[in-house]
Amino acid sequence: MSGDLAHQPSSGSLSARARAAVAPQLAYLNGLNSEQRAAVEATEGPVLVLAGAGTGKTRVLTTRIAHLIATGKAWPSQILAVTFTNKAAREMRERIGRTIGEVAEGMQWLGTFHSIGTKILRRHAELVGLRSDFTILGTDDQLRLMKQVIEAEGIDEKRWPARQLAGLIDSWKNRGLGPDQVAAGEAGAFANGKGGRLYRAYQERLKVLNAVDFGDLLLECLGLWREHPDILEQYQERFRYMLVDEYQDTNVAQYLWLRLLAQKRKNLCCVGDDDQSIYGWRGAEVDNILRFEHDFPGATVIRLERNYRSTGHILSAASVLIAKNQGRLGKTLRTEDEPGEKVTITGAWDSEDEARLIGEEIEALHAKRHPLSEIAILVRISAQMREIEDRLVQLGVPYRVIGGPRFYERAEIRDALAYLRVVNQPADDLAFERIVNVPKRGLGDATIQVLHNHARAARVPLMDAARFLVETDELKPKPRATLRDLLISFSRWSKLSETLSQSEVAQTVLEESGYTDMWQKEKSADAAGRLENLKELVRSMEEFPDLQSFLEHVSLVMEANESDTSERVSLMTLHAAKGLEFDTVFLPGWEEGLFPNQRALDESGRAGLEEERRLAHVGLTRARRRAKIYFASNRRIHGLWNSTVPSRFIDDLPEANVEIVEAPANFSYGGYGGGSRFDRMQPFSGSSYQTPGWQRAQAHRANADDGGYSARRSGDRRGPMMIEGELVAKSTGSSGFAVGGRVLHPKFGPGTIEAVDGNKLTVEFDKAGRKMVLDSFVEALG
DNA sequence: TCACCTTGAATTTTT
DNA sequence: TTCAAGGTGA
Repeated sequence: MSGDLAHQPSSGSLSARARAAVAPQLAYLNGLNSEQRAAVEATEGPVLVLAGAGTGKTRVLTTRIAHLIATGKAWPSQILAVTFTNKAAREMRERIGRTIGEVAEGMQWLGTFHSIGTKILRRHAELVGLRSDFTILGTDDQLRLMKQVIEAEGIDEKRWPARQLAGLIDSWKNRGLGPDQVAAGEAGAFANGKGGRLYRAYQERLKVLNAVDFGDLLLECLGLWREHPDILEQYQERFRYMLVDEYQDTNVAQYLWLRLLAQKRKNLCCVGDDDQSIYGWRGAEVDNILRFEHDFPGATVIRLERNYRSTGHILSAASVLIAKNQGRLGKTLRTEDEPGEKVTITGAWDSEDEARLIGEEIEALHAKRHPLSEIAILVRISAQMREIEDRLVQLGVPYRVIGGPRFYERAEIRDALAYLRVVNQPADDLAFERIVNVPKRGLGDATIQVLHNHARAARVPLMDAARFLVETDELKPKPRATLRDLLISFSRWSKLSETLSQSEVAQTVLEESGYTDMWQKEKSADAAGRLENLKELVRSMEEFPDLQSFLEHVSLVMEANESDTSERVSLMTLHAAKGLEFDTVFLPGWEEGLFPNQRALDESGRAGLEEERRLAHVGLTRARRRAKIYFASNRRIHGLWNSTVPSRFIDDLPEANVEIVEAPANFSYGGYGGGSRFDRMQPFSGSSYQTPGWQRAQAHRANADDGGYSARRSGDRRGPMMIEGELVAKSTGSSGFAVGGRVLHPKFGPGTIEAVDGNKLTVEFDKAGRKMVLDSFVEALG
């Protein structure tokens, strides 16, 4: 605990000074307010910390851990600290390290529910019918397996899709239910009563494959502990203190998992905020937090209500809004900060208009030196992003989309991993099947079917079936030869992995299998990005001692490198925004049907509405100084224009804290770049901005009439930066651009040419900095 | 086996 | 509208 001493709050209060004098070794407590401090010091027995948005939740959690260690109540290895995401776990580890020094290294039990579950399960795998090197299946493997199970039962997969079964099984596992515990009526709802049987068959297949899915990582622990109380006891003994982050997001399985572990010592501290529970739809039980005192009698409940993030108006608005919810424990956030700016509400004619207004507002803020990285646009559904992105592109405002598909969910990564899995573990049927014909090598459905039949009959893995079949003449000569080659390759690669490093093996496998070639030949816009991802994958492998541990890591915690701290506006869904904060937050789409979302209302009634309202609360509380709500009167839903009504959440806001903003007249002004030019091309754009239909007609016309500019514009809007690379190799010959010339780029705005290399220009953009772009994407400025 | 067409569906998403 | 998945014909 050296580093933080220098950091001590300069608080000169008497109590602080007295405290420091009495217990100088507890210096880390000094920066805490009284509730936070109480939460840190209440080490014994069950504790629920209700931590509102921006009240220093993470600080309490990390300080509490530091406190447990510093006071000698527990060794780092005796503390169990669980989070939901790897990111949260990583941040917590870093912060503990900063508070008390390297001791955080000893915290082997700080991680996500799933990573800790994996760790426990690997130790006792044989007791639940697995080997300790079991594979963790991703969503796509899961679906493939379920499809097989469904077909094996002779059920029409089109009538009863694997997706749906996956959803059901997932929800059962979320509730801690194994195949024998699902209520017959519920299980019977799928495939005319066969749901339960399919679930059981799926679990059996998993065991045969020595694999688990995400849900099993917890469920199998529960089973293990139930069957082997002695093992449960070992863990109960070990974990003297337990801490849980984001408790409102736990599902039933996680709750049971925690309860079993905490039964003995009862030193369980859960930190959460019922008002930020927004994952009910994927199994989170707000009830877990609402019932805490009931489930853990004698629990201490501590409320953190002092908010250190937002200004007064924003905080009151959010508080009044969330107070409309019935099912909550109740907290009142308060701040000592100034009232600041009121929350603004702006009505737009339609969603395009809304995007335009937001864009203008961002430009205005930017002109006043508001950093773009401190601006976020939070939407309810991803479909809203499209129009906003278009607008930002036109204005040349750099932005980044947060969320979206994870690195290891990408097809090329899963393919590459499948190759490595087979090298590592030839019996991995799901992986084998995934890549047997990727790239296309003529081993189609017919061949796979033969392999499957034989494998099933002989009860051997596909790889063994293949070995056998290439020696017979059951297969046609061509596939037979191809398959033999593939088998030879795999044995060669397996041998290589004994001598070469795992990244060298990966490199070799990807090249020799023709996988990289496949993407190199592919001409689609994202091929280059995929190759880049593959390179990244190989690069990241170097950090691991061997292939095995790399594969282990990747299935659970691999994520994309998000080290991009550049000056960009952030665009994301409200869900993705939880835990983040920005100076200025734009909240578009506050309309009935969209937000609250109709589907949530239809499916979950009042509970759904309340979760939507919590989402609104999360959105508002992301803002430090400015929250700007928008609604449009017309929005296109599935391609059809609908007129819409402002969200009821707008009416939930207190008048004293909001300001209704008159939308400026509907014509485009000022600005530079694509936006204004484009608008100027629309005749009568002021007065005729009346009907969506008219607008669509205009958009079509603009596209048709102005072959050059807007066609290029729409081509540009997909795939953010790929224009910079070599992938658009079509040379346009001599470019006619010269160093020093001024150009206009639809995304980056105006700039000055610094260098010309064939059709590639290096341009110093006025706002976006230096970029290399293709000449076909810019226009010369007079 | 691939290119093209029809069809249907279309919140939120971590591990 | 836009996407993906499945089906069809060459």
